[in-house]
Amino acid sequence: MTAEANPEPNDAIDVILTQWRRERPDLDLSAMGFLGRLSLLTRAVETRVDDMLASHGLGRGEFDVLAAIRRSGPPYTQIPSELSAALMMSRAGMTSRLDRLESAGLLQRSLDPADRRSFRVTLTDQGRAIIDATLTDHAATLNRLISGLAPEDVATMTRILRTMLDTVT
Amino acid sequence: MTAEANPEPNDAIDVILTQWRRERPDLDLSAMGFLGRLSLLTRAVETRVDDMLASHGLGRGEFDVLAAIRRSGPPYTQIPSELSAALMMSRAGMTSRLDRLESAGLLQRSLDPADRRSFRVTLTDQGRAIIDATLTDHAATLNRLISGLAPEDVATMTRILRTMLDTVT
DNA sequence: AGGAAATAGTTAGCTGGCGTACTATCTCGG
DNA sequence: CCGAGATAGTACGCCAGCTAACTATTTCCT
Repeated sequence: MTAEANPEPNDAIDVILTQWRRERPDLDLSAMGFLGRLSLLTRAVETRVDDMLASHGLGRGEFDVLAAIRRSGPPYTQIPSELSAALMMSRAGMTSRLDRLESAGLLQRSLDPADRRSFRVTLTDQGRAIIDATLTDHAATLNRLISGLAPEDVATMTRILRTMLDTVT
Repeated sequence: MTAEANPEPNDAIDVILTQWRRERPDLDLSAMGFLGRLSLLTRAVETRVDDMLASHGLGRGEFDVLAAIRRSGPPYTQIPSELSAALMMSRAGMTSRLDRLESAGLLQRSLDPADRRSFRVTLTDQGRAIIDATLTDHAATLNRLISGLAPEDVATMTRILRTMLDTVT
């Protein structure tokens, strides 16, 4: 009596699962419904967040960089290679994000006295102001997205997601 | 007593939440941990799936197209604009996916007798063979990813995700 | 019937990632 | 103490998506 055994479609994923059951009855679809919905939901959340960020003039990539620097605390300084590792992206991609943010005046590169291969990246006052305002909006946006959920459901999801992340990563 | 109130970090998200609590104690972080883990997990799943698809010579975009045609059943024919709508992408992007798949010999474009603006897109035998083999692997890969979960957790997640998709979409 | 508006597909140009290759610098073992 | 190898950042070229603009065709309204 799994959820996937329900023969009547209620959403787009149910329709897809019904098709697969007809076309490929040999497949075990247990995970597909769950992970398909996970993927759809993440996509929907990202769309909402991107819209919110756009209203502050930021793309998600830029926001992630500013947020990572901001949450490191004063003096709001980080090193490019640490940022690229923290955000799970290539150093080349980080170079171009930093270029954009620097020419937008939201951060500054300066020499790293301890390592002449490297740089320090510091928020400007304007960058600090923008990320702080955006973060307020961001937290509110995320809270709105889960406002339809019972608090115990949020706790349950968090517990299961934590388990899965342990397993998968 | 929410999960986020736990003061000791256990994973990367906990570390981030701890930083935010110190730097921005005014923010309500209830949703951030939950949705952050959702995003990380989706990313991890997609990485695994992409690796599996690469071993069959497919990218995720191409796989999605072949799968959408395959699950429509015989005669394995769909129309580009329907595909782009079903996969939530631009028609221009679909044109280029179809170009790639057609020159790889996995599908064929033919004229739509009912509408001369449009085309029919049909799997070739080779395309059918490749998507069927890949799907078997895909279902197995997904099932492996959730194998660490208790069956009731899968059911719970599915229920909550369904609710959230209803709310958010 | 006929013209306005909608729709299907493509092309062109943009964007933000990626991997690779390169230079400069640091680290460490012998 | 010095040379091999690791590491930091960047430039370059590629790729897969997007939007906008365009042509051809269909649909719809009066």
